[in-house]
Amino acid sequence: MDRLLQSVKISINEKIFLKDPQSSDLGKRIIQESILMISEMGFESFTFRKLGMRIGSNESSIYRYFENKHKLLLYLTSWYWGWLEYQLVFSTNSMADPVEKLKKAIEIVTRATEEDSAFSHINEVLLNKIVINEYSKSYLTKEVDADNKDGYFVIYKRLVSRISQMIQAVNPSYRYPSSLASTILEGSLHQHFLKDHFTSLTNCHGNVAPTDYFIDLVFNSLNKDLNG
Amino acid sequence: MDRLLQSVKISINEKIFLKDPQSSDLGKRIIQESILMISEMGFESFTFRKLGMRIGSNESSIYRYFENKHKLLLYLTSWYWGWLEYQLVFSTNSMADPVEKLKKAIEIVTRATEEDSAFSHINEVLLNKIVINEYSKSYLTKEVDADNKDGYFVIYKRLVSRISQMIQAVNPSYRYPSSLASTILEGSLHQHFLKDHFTSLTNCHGNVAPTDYFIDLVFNSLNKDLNG
DNA sequence: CAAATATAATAGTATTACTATCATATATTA
DNA sequence: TAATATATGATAGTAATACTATTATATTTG
Repeated sequence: MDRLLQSVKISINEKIFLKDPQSSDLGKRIIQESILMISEMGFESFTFRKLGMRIGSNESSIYRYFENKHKLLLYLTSWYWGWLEYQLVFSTNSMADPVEKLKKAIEIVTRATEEDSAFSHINEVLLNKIVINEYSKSYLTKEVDADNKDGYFVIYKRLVSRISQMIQAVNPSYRYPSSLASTILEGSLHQHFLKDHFTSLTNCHGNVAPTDYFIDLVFNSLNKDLNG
Repeated sequence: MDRLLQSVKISINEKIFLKDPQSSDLGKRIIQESILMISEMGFESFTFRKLGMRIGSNESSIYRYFENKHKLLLYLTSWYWGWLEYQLVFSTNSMADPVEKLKKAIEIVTRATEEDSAFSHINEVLLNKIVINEYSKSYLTKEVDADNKDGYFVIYKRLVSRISQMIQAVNPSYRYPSSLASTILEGSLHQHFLKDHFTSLTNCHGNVAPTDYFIDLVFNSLNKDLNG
């Protein structure tokens, strides 16, 4: 990614953590290693005790940063969506043509993730894997409404809203801009998952990317022929 | 639903259970009450111990039917998809026009669930709520590939495949029939969830149903104008 | 009626998800 | 430089979870 990003910090709702993990060395190790561990063993098997052993620190010290592992997941996924949002805004900001702009936006949010050297303690490729496999668990809980009220999903909602607005800019009379925007984000995670585990349920594979599918889907819905 | 269904039994992969819950009174109570409890308290808080207390039975007896609660969830969701599949096949079987047929199929799989008197111990409305809130947890695990190999998702896959075929019948040159079919099923659950918890992320609400959105989405993708 | 089967009761285990307390190391400031 | 604040570590403890094992008691079936 661009060098300009080097000075950027993804800012996350302070209620998610007890102590900002970006503020200390231990905090950064918690983030760095939790990404590795959750992508390795899955969120269910991951515990603060295991994380402590791995980073040579104590369970109780980790609890001083996050109330529980659910909050840590909210932190990681918020960071991911914030990072995507930054790329989206950065890349589409100067674009004038709404069709090209939306196309670019879809490309950014549906493509396979590449490493970003701007954040050395975060492995974005593995974090993307975590988002694909675990994101829905962060909101499919009995506490969604309370968590939503506490603002734990603001970044994600803002991202959907931005895409929704881009959709409206292309076709103001389209009736489902928010539903289509949420379908792109959530559906993209799902297609990436299917191509890894249920190949018969998707047409995405080596040569066909989820991006191709969603660009086709969106512009057909908006009745815009892309090349003509 | 139709009286014909009265004699129908949804058949589920025998590897999912240790003893068929449809074969005994206790088994049926396990199914009946687990649906009530999981929809009330969520899958995370639900335990066999609590279920035992509620049905006046013993934890250990429930373990003779299901290895663990994950298997029970697989059972419940498989039953749900089998029930939906039955309705799909039953309702579209005699239809000749591929467009009308696909439209009917989308209606069936995306509509809000209504009670079905044919299965007295199963509350389909609450089961649908469980599928919306918990289904993804049944496959977003480290064991997906093994579970898939064991055939725990066959009914769901068959349902996606049926819809995919209907899509191909409408437009044989459409390039993403499987992705679109999986988007309809998974996306429908998601839109129903959003309308209950994240209203700003969807255009579905009282007057606009997910069905309306998906019919528009699908037929635009297939370049078929519905009325003309 | 005997034998098989289903269910219930009880107990026990390792692990999880914490909370609490106290000790020690390091950094800040008076 | 000493006093103090802050961060981290070590240890212990608790209630609940997710089981397994064993034994007892009903109930069904041959």
